[in-house]
Amino acid sequence: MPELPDVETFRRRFDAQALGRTIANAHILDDRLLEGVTSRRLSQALSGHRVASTSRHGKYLFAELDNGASLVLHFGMTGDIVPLERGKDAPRYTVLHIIFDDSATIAVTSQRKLGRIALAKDKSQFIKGQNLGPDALDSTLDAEAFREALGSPRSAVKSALMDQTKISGIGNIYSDEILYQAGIHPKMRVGEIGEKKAARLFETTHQVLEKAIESGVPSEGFEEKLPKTWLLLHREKGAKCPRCGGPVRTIKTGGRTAYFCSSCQQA
DNA sequence: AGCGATGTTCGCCG
DNA sequence: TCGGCGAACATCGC
Repeated sequence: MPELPDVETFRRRFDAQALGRTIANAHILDDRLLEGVTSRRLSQALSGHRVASTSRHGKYLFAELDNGASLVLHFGMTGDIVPLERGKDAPRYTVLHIIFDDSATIAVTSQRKLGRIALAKDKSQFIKGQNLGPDALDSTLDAEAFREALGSPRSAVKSALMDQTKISGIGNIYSDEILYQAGIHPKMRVGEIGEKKAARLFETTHQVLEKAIESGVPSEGFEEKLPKTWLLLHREKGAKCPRCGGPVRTIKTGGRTAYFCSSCQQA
């Protein structure tokens, strides 16, 4: 699940549980996700420090500590943030268990172990180092800057949207949703998007990502909160397009399966 | 039992 | 040089 809206939900969950609290200790249960830091050093860096703030850039979640360093979390395809009461066992697939000095704990889970856990001395330095483009909801981006950021006119718009070095935070699910809502075919070239379409793409990106956040994806019951006209809950073979009733089709692009409606989304 | 999966990265090819 | 593709990574669920 973890694309921008999901990670934003995780951030809020993390925030509610951790903000202002001091970490008593941190258990690393699987060190395969660690990048550039040893289990011992991470545990040491976290323990005794207060969580001063949380933030998000694209699909990355940062928890900044009172010493300026940040715990960096990336969730791969299957990560989650699970708040727990003290004394409760961490759930299955927990890779990092953070215990605060009062009552709360947080489990970071990763079922398929494709995520990453890192420690950044400097958040913006880390973002630069990862070559990440601006966050998809970056308030300083306008429609023109957004299209500019998508880069080469020759690339397929879906691939461009999913390229984290261009715009950060959009993955397979939400690129499909955005293009569906904007009426743009996934393989349309960036260069073929006129000014009007570009404006629509930009606005739709905001609408879709913000609505998904507002619906609390991927928390319990989010499906009922999403608009019925979304493609998201119809990503299966034989599904009907919620807008025209036609068949939802799939194509392969960028190594991923794109779901789309060939009559609502013209090439 | 095999295949595909919400992500990222790398090597290959045109 | 760029973009697209397939594989690899690790693991699980259908």
